[in-house]
Amino acid sequence: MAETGEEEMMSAEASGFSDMSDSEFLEILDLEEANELGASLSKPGPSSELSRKDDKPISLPNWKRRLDILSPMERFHLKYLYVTDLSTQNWCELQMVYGKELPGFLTPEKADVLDTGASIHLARELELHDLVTIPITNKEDAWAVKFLNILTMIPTLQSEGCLREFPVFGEVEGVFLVGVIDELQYTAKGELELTELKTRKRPLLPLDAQKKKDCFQVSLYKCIFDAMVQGKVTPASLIHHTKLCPDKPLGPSVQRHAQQGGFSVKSLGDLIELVFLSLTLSDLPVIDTLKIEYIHQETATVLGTEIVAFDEKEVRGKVQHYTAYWMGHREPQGVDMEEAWKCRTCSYTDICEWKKGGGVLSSTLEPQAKKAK
DNA sequence: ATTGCTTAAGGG
Repeated sequence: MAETGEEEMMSAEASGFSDMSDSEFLEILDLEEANELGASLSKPGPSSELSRKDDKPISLPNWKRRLDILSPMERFHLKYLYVTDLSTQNWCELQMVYGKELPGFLTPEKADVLDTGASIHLARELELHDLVTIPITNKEDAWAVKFLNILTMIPTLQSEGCLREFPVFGEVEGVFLVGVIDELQYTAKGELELTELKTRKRPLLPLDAQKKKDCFQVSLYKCIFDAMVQGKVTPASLIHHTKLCPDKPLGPSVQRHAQQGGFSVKSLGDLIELVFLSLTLSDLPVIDTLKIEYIHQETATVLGTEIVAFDEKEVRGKVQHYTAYWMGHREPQGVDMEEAWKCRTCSYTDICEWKKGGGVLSSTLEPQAKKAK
């Protein structure tokens, strides 16, 4: 009965992040080439890719802002991060960076495992509600759909006690984070419990490194969700970080769905205020229990369950460390030597400057070496 | 364009 909309049909011009790349470091150019050769899923940009290499450096004034003095947030044109950006960063920071530079650079095998995982998650979501496709054309519409989902989900959680794919967003230690909580439900004791489902290709228990990353991920969800229901995620903060235009008229399909849901909103700003009120006045508790369930993809056998001991200080400390990279206060790091086994399954192991340098970014040590490609 | 731009998570 509880119908939930889901956005689709993203902007058709989302393809081009093409400029800028000309003045990347040499190793980035190498990566781009590798991407062309490899079986990349991402379709190329509209026209000028790397070929448009200008020969007139002096005629490009904004190139004075060299990429290496831009923070990663600026370099990747990011206004906010995904929760999973930070949890991937917890696994290997450099892998996360390569992932941002070369999106969609995965082996077919790995992509397969991810697809299977995504399908299992989708199937579980569909157990609880239908999905409706709403055509959208801009980010205001995309966020409006997210907000409409929240507005219908909160009463559903309070009446039915269970919910899947709940969107969360908010500032944590200075960065704005966006994510989706797998599952929320009230326990018999009336406490709110978050469950994160992790599916696994092989029927083995996760390693400690895996658990650590997943615990961090769900801890982030709790930080953000709690802040939302405590009124700490204000409309002003949301608008400031996302740069949404609260007065931009909503698209016709979004307006239609808002009406169908019984929400009379004239603008995105109205919708944001409504979400804020709903979050803070619905008697939602903070999350009491954090749980991770590992199941085998093929057989759905439960491989293990983790109850996470939430340590707010520890989580915030980690976030501060990770954001130091994003703000450009420090260079990215690869894994410690004792975790070098992670490189074995990494898509970027062949090009990784950390691995080549044996624990330091070789680009910072030997800037000349790469010329001899 | 003297610019702006994002579905999050998916698993190891």
